[in-house]
Amino acid sequence: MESLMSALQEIRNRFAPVLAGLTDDVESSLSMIRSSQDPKFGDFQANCAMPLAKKSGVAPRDLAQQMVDQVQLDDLCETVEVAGPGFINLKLRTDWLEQQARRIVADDRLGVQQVEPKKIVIDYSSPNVAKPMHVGHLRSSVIGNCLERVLRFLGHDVISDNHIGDWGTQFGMIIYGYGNFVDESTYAKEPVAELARLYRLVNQLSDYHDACSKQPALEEQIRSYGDRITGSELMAEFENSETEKKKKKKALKKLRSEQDGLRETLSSMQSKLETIDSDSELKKLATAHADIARLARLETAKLHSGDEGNRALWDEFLPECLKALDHVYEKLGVSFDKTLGESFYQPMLADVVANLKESGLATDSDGAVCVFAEDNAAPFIVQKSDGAFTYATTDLATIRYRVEEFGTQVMLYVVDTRQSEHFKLLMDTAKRWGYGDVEIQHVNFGTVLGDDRRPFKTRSGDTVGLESLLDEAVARAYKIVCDNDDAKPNGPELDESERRSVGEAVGIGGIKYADLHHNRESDYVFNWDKMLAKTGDTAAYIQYANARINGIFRKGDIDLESLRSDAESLRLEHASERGLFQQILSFEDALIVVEREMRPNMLTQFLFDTANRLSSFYQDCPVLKEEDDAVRTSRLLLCDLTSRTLTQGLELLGIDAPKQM
RNA sequence: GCGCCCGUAGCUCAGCUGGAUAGAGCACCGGAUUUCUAAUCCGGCGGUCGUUGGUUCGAGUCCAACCGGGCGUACCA
Repeated sequence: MESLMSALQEIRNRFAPVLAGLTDDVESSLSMIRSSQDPKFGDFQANCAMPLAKKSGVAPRDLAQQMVDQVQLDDLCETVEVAGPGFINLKLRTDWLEQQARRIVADDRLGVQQVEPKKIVIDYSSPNVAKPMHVGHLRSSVIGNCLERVLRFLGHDVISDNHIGDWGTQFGMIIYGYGNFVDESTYAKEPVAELARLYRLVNQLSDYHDACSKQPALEEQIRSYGDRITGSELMAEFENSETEKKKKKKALKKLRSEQDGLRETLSSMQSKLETIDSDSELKKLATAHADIARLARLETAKLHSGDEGNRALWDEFLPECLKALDHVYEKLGVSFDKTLGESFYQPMLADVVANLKESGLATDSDGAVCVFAEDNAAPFIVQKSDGAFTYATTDLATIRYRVEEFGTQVMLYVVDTRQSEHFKLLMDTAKRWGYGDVEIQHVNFGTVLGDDRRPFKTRSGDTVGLESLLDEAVARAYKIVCDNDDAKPNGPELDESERRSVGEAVGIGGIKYADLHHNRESDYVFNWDKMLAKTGDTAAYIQYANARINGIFRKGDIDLESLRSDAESLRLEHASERGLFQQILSFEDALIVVEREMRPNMLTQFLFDTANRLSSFYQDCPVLKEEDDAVRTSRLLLCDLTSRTLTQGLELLGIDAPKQM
């Protein structure tokens, strides 16, 4: 029996033998077969005749015609035509589509084939524990989780790993805070909240002293920039050569922007100073703990060198910190197969450095142990001059562990694009260290911006806490759900607990969808109104489309099991029916592109298109009201397929699909 | 200074290894409803794809230069 596959895959399979006789690089020609962007050209188009013709010296249209004569498409396509300079336009036969549709009814994978499985580790989210998660962790968590789901659905053997920062300087701060400022009764009741408070307090006090000592120098620096700017202005003014003048103006602009940067730093310092100076309690603490930064670092160093007391505190704090993280992940609907953080790799680091040195990869430089890459000026520092290891060391240990322990073939890092250089060096070093067979990819992503196009911050300039962000999304969505339910023509349909659960699906779904539907490499502007809008390209629109279908089933009291056994009734007569099913049949194509490009937005686009087609179908084709039983059954089957596709697709995004809303 | 990224409609963004007349959402204008849930559908308005050259049968997509913006650049992770 023929295997079930998307129309595009099927067409490519038919073209493959023909192309094999024309070129060595069949793959690249096959990739030039795609769906038509304009329906008047049919359903699919093959664009490969033109480039092939150029190589062979044949007229493009003639070569296209030759391909059309050879390719076996009779059962698949209604028309196959050569058009324009040498395009081949294909229109699918409706009976073929119907046949596929009937088969997909019985396929729990909705026609998506399993791929050749690879062992993949996907590393995402990776927050520092003991610090509250903030909006910066959103993209990694959401994109990483989506890719994990898609890769697994396609058939890969996936391990998700949350590489938490559980061994860093923040623990020295907490330990210091615990020793000096802890409120025992709060700690007993709410350890996580108290630890977070201690972290913030120590951070605040240490920033205060830092600001105190650096402020005068910074002010001086800004003044000196001012002088240089004035000087440069004069120089530029009296410059005769146009090109020189331009250069000077450019340099001047750079000076100004650097000065602005310093001013910003200064004003943030000043506000930190003011916060403490204006609060006599804090001021007292600050005075009493003048050396706090150094002492906190000392606590970290003690922890790292095996101090028993600090180790005991770490053992006590960590489970609480993990609980706090889990709390956020639960709200977000994200979970991991492994949570192997920095502390897990800590015992292996000395050996990594020794090994790198032995193999001649790492050398001493200015007291630090570094690996230098040929085409990169900055080194990869695996051990600092004070003897401490860095995240570079940990990352190398992690690669070794993942390869040796899991047999990993592909390693994905879903991490901010600003760390590109680190990953470039990591990959380079790993390759030379003997891990050239592992495919390591930095799945980078852009920054979440506020309305001011600066990185998203609260009004007071703090980072936005992730948990409160999620709560706000749910609260806003809940209100929208209630308003909408109250406004229904036949009265409200949802009880309180349903409203809550729909609110959660729409709120969390909205936030995730807004993130996923952008190209991951772009920065994007965070906007509540857009992500929860009742109209447009949002999670709610897709969820709503699905809920309407389920409304039909509910109202018609449809038994889906027996409906599906009636698959032979499925027909695609109306253009909206045909269009809808053709869209469903391309689910596999969308997922393949998501995998190839690591881009979830190709899946959101697919789902938005699907929901759009469904809405058109819903408008054009009555289902329950249809009097002809056969047509009615056929449309119900199509509804069922659509709902399953939408639900599955949303699940791959990590978004719930309520049956009623 | 060096390196990386970006510039597409009034706004926010897509554009899938170059393909036919550049798309969507929002906003704006007009139409459809005694709803199989209007959180909907249909239509309209709107772009010299930063600029200039180049490669190509064909360029938003590739190359070069320039203009404008962002990020990163040795002991933070």
